Amino acid sequence: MGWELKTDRPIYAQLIEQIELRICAGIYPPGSRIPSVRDLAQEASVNPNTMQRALAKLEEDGLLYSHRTSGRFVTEDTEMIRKTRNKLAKEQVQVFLKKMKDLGFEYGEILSIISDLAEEMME
Amino acid sequence: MGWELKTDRPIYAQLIEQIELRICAGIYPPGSRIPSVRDLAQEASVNPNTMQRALAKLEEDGLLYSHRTSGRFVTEDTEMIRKTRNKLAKEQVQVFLKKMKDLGFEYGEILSIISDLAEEMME
DNA sequence: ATTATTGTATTAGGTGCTTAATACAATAAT
DNA sequence: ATTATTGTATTAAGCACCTAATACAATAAT
Repeated sequence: MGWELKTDRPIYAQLIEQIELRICAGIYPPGSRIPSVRDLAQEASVNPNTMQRALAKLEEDGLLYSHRTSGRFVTEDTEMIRKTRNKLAKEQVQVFLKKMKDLGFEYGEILSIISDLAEEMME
Repeated sequence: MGWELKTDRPIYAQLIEQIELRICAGIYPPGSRIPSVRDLAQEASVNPNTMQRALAKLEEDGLLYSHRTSGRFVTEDTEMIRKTRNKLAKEQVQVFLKKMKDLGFEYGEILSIISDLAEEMME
């Protein structure tokens, strides 16, 4: 999963979401060290300041912590990660259902559209 | 459906989406006149320039057209509206499924979460 | 001890978005 | 004819975001 940054939203916000996602998906496992600010910034082709801003927010939330010179690490609190994952999933579903409802789709229609598109996407 | 504007994305982009949504949902019916730029701006509590920007984009797309002094109207092309609605729905589903997949959810799990939350949301 | 790497902080400049304040042009309403 | 309303355009200011260029502090590595 590469860094997918669009221009229609603040980059730092997108970085927060994508790093959060990597933690929840286990790409950055609990307790593991993540790359340095500068390395991550280069990976994502953004300014180190922008990456630092995103990391500081995740640290504030408790998903990351830093050791002054040895680097930054994912929390060992797997329960917090699990809750975060569930919270994100619930938000996704709610936003999705609201938009579909606003577009005038019924519950049954939504399920059939999903099943149509899910095959090509969920492998 | 009031104007729900968040601060994490450009306002004009959100206005485009919400007006598009109103057209697709039939709140602004085909051929009908929509409120003036100034009135819409006041409704949404935004600057007239910002509203104008959104309307200009929808006009460029063909969903709206304007008569110099009598106002702005929704296209009579119901086929275009139908296609737009389907395009938006497909996009929503794809974005949703991708995010859920990235979070590590299987197809079956997604369906069960939806059915859990759908009751309280869909009517 | 010295060096390199880490997180962190500061300053300056550029860009896009939004608002505010006008103004103009066209035409519907009176 | 005059007035009011419509879409449209212009200019200036403020703000948030992003980048660039540094610099500092702490400590792991040598």
